[in-house]
Amino acid sequence: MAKLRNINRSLPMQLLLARESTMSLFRPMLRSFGLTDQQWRVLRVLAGCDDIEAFELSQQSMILPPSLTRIVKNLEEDRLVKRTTVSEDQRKVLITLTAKGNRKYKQVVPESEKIYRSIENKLGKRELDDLLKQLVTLNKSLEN
Amino acid sequence: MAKLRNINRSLPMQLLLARESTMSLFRPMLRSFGLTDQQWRVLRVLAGCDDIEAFELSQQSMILPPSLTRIVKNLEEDRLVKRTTVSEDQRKVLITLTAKGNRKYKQVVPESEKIYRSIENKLGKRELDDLLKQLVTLNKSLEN
DNA sequence: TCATATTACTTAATATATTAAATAAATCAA
DNA sequence: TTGATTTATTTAATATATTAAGTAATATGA
Repeated sequence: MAKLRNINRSLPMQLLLARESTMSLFRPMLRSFGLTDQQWRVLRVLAGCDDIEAFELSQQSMILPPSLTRIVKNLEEDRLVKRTTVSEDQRKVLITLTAKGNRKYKQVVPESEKIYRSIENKLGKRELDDLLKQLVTLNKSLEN
Repeated sequence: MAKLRNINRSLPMQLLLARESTMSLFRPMLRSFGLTDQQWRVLRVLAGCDDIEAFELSQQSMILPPSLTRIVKNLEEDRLVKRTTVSEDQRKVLITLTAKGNRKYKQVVPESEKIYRSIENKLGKRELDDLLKQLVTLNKSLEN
């Protein structure tokens, strides 16, 4: 009978475990700022540009459009982001960080970097860099 | 001002992207068998043992207990798994694969391995093995 | 120009994730 | 033994993921 590879040899499972091991270090910090993982992903993309179209934000934050619609709505209710429509193409929506959103972002950054450095210390800087390189290679190999 | 690392240098983001790139190759196949990602994780754990307690299944499938409750309920409605209580400790629940569940499992295995080999081909067997080793190392380094 | 197709986003429906609280059975301590 | 605690699982509430369908604005072609 055909047998399935062990979990230790399964790339999807090891990636899931790695993602979980890693995020579990950031999650308590993000929650202490009242942010979900996904809200933080959105804020960090927005902090890197003046404004951005919904589709582009979806790509960069790796959140599918239907989820993004609600996440942005919630962030808007919290006054962390603002939505405007583009007059040249009224189908499009531009999203920007508010001043409040920018303050929140600036509060989180140093805490996030602190955790990142602790990961570097646990794994070793060279190993971490190497792993990142291999992940980038994998992502390039698999992208359509 | 403190700046956040670029996404290309963010381990959590690269892991998320890698997990997505990888699962997107398996997902259509799993859906064609009427299975969600998580249902398949449960079936594959169950196929590796006679029966298993809910807590242990939760650990091995990397699904939190509240989610597992519903997933097992759905799988039970599809007659792919069976639940029984342990007489010595009536808090515990034992979950087992049904004959139907086992047939489904056996149908999926070769298709899954086929996709896995295509990933090996795209990335290279050596690179894939190396990446897996580094992920296992990361997971050990970060586990509490 | 006008019907058709495409694009950008939203809504809907179902499944899962996360956190907290609830429940019930088992264990422990006085 | 009984009241308090712990353990194993479930329920609840809110947030997100996934897929399909819907809507409105724009582009395209005869």
